[in-house]
Amino acid sequence: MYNHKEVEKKWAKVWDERKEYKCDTYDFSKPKYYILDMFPYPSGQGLHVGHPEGYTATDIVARMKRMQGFNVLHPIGWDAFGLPAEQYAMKMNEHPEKFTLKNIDNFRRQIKMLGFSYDYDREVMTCDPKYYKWTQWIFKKMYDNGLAYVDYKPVNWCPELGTVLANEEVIDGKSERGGYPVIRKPMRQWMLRITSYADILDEDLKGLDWPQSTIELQHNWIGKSLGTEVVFKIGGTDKTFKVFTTRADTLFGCTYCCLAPEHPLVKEIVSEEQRKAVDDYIEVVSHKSDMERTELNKDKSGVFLGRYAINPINNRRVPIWIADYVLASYGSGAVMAVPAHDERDYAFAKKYNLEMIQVLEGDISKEAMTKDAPHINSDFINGKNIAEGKELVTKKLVELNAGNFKVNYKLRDWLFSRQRYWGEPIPIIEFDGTDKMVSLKEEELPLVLPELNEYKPSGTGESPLVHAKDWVHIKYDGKDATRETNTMPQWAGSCWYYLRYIDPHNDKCIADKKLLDHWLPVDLYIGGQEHAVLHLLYARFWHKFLYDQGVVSTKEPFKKLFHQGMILGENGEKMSKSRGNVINPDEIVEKYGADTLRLYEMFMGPLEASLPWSNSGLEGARRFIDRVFRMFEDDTFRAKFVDKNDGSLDYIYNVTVKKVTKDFEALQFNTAISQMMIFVNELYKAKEIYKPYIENFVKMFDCICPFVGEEIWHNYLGHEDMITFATWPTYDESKTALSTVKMAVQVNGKLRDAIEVNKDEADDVVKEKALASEKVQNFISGKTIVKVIVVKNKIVSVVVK
RNA sequence: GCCCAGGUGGCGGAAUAGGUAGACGCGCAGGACUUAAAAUCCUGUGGUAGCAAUACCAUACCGGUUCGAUUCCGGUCCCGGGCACCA
Repeated sequence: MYNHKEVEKKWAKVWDERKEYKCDTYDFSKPKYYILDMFPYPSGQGLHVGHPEGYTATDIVARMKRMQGFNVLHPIGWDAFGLPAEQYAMKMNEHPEKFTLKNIDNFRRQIKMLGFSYDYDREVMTCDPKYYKWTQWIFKKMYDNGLAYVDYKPVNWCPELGTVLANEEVIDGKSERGGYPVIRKPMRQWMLRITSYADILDEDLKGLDWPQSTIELQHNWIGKSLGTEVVFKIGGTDKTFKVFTTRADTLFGCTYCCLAPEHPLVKEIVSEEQRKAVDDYIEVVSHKSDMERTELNKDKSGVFLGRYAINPINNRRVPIWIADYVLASYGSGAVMAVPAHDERDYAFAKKYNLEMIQVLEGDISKEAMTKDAPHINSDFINGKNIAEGKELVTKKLVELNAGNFKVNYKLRDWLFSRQRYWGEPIPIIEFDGTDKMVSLKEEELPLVLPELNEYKPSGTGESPLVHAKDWVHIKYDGKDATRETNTMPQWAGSCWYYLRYIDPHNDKCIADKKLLDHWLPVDLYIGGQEHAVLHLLYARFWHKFLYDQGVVSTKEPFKKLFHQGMILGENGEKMSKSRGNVINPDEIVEKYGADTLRLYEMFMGPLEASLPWSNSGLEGARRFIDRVFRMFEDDTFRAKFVDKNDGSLDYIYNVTVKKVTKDFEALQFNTAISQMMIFVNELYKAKEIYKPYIENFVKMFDCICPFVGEEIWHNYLGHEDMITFATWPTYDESKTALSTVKMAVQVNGKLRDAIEVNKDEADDVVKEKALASEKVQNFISGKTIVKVIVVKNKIVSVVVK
């Protein structure tokens, strides 16, 4: 009987003491393989059963690659800055670091307990000054290159969390973390100019071996659109404004223009009669939170500015309105409205009884068109196709000096500052009484977080760091100066941690250039899909910046990406404390062993699928481990091992090696395990087992169940060396097929019989044999054979009339 | 509303350059071993009808292409994820 407690404890200790999985990154003699997990946020709850799913997958590949002769870099670390630690610190008035380090110890214990083959000498921790020195260094570089700037735009302010959130962190007007309401509020914030990388971030998605859905998500998030920027003159003034449109072909149908209420021209051009109405309207709109704006989605509103614009294509006078459905932050904050060809303009025009002109067939429902916009403008191209129309109009606009092709993005600059304590300080100093700012010099980094007596937010929206007066107010270059008190968001540290793993103790630079050149890009990156746009977009952005700076020499950080699915509770719902369906990995390991958990999670189904937990499935996994172990433990079974190959297992062995190798590579562990089970079933039936076959089986099995694997390797197969660098089995292709094949025989598409013939048998022979079958005869006698189709080694299809 | 990914036994899932649907596991049933039970080993297990041989039906639903469709095409329904006034 396999004693998991004893065996797992024993090998965990040996691996730890030997530093069994240490990677020499300077060894360039072997091909490299860099396999990365998304590092965990060390929460107070410890590991949940979802973590080991992705970690086991990478561990299997890492173990296989080592046996295949690769130099494998497989690290782990801790995403250690973050809100929960700060909230805990506030409540207990304890330093968040203390809490964080305690959690990390627990996570490390659990990860080691699960037998993951990480190089523990490469652990990084984002809250370590030795680490965040370089996070600050990258920020400084960005600032020095004009990519970081201060802005006072309205931001997503979450009163509950006492901080500002990035657009990506706001979901349905609520904070991503905690679900608290978020309102718009203008505040001084640090921004990163991710938009200047929008195009390349979009473009380079094409070459990535990533899940299609994630590429799609990022592509939509960046939201590139090609269109025309059209200049409208404002009647009675010498002013103009620009609108962005992807439908220049409908310009003849423009019957009014709309500016965003926040548009800077609004106050300048509003007519005296309309001034009061416009001011009142702006007042109302400015108090709306994002959530309210979203909820009021359908109900558009607006006010006439009392001014007219000139449509450059036909000099038509069209009224200018302001409306809440026009976003200040997209394009130029102004639109040309074509109610006949745009749903939103249509709804607005109907509400305020504005004119509609149809210039093309279609777009708005026919019923609405005939009722509300009956006339088709013959000025232009009735029914011309859109592409052609666009080109014609744009060309004409260029001639009139009133328009040009332009690209727009939905992507906004990244709101990078947080009013929190537990994050990287932003290494910027402002000279008092001026608005002059400087970044700290490289040798002044890291800028270490000061100790505080209290971690509560200041209430004014400023970071708790303002309480550290001595730290904030300093002399710099002999002048009175103030430190930036905002800190960086949690994403900062995770934007580049995969670089630090390559050379984690280097205090001269992020990592030795030689090593970066050799080890990048990451060959395989596995983690949850919830990071599809946030972390994965930000990390790509930083990587591209570092590429431009000559720090890294690949354009993309992660060559192949994969998302593991979620493990649901037994009831099929998401695991949560409130639902009472949480499975605790510590308990599973205690009762069934780490290998059982690993095997079960890999066998549940495809890695990317979200699947419900099943305790009986888990027991089945343990049963298989016992079944494997019994082959070695049982003396009568072990007596079947022989040194001479009688060939009886050649076929199943070679098929198994082939399938397992292929499936591991493709991350299809469920089918690889299934094949191993088939192999074991065959071994149970076998009279003799060629010893190298079972030895090679143990190597494959070891990747999934390393404790059992190592135990068998030493105690029953008598090896002195560890299994880690054993040689991965190869297979003989010629032995992966049998000499005879079973072929199905169909009559009129229905299966009637199966015949056994020699592999690659001549079609004539096969045909004859098929027709001779009694069962087939029952269905064809007395009928005319129209044709017989023979598909080699697969099927014979007889067509009769 | 738009974009993406899916819908296969009692359950998790296999199988798609179109070729014997249901591998493997779970569950269930039976047998061996045992005084007995557990564990283990072996066998069976999509549905309907039949003692059986066997026949018919079956991959969400409807239709198409084909000798042959879970796989390809068109339409419908349902579940999951993402976006949501982006002009």
